[in-house]
Amino acid sequence: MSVYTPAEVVEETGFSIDTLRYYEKIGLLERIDRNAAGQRRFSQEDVGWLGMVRCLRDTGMPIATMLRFAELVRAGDHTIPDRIKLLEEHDRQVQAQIENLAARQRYIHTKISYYRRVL
Amino acid sequence: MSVYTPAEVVEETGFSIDTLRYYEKIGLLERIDRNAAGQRRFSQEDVGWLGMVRCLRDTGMPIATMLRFAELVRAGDHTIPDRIKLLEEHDRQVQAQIENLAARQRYIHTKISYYRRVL
DNA sequence: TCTTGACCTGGAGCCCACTCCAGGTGAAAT
DNA sequence: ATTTCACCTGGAGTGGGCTCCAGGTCAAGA
Repeated sequence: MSVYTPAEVVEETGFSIDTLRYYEKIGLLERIDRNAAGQRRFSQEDVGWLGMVRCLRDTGMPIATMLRFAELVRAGDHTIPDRIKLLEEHDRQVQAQIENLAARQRYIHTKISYYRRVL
Repeated sequence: MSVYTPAEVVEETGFSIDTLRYYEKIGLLERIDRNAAGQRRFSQEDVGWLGMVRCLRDTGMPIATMLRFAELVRAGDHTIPDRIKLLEEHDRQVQAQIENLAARQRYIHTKISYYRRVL
């Protein structure tokens, strides 16, 4: 059972310690275990969940939606169909983002070419 | 010389009128012409520039950077090499965004598959 | 002519997602 | 033993990018 100090989790996940505390405060992270001195000791599971959070956050999912997902996860296995639905919906949004970015990028390329031609 | 009312520009560009006013206030839009009553009348050029702004904004360029680009445009043709540099740098960031999203999307797909398997 | 509606200004307010701070405790290294 | 350092809490503050509001002016259709 590996256990991580806050500093290790910061290193591992790229979230700042303030962000980790914030995520715990709002319930995106379930109450993290404490040692005798009251300092956080993250479990392997916590770190794994933070990997998921990182993925969702970096693909633009709002915290409110991540919170809904977190609640589904906590509610147990019977919510797996709902989790799939939520992730599929998110996947569509990510796909749309990618396509949108690609289209905008073509516009940027056109603009750059234009600038090159008028030089 | 076509001229657009605020409502037409909202329709055309998808920016809200408040956003248009805000962009003018901060200098992302050059002072827009007014009619006798003081109401904005946007030129074809303004609308074209807003198309560029839309593209840059939707690809995540911060307003501060758009402002630098706007200043280059205003400064005249001798800034074209600098504009190319700025757009190329932005293009790299857009490319990185796309690649990052694609990688995260693969993670999401993995997760969905996993959930499907445990069902 | 009247009314409705588009538009104006300056400035305050809002939302999101953190980020920072003060004041304090415990642990670890010298 | 002492110093340094990681960490704690509650709560205030920040930054980006709008968005809304009050109070007012013109304009265009019925």
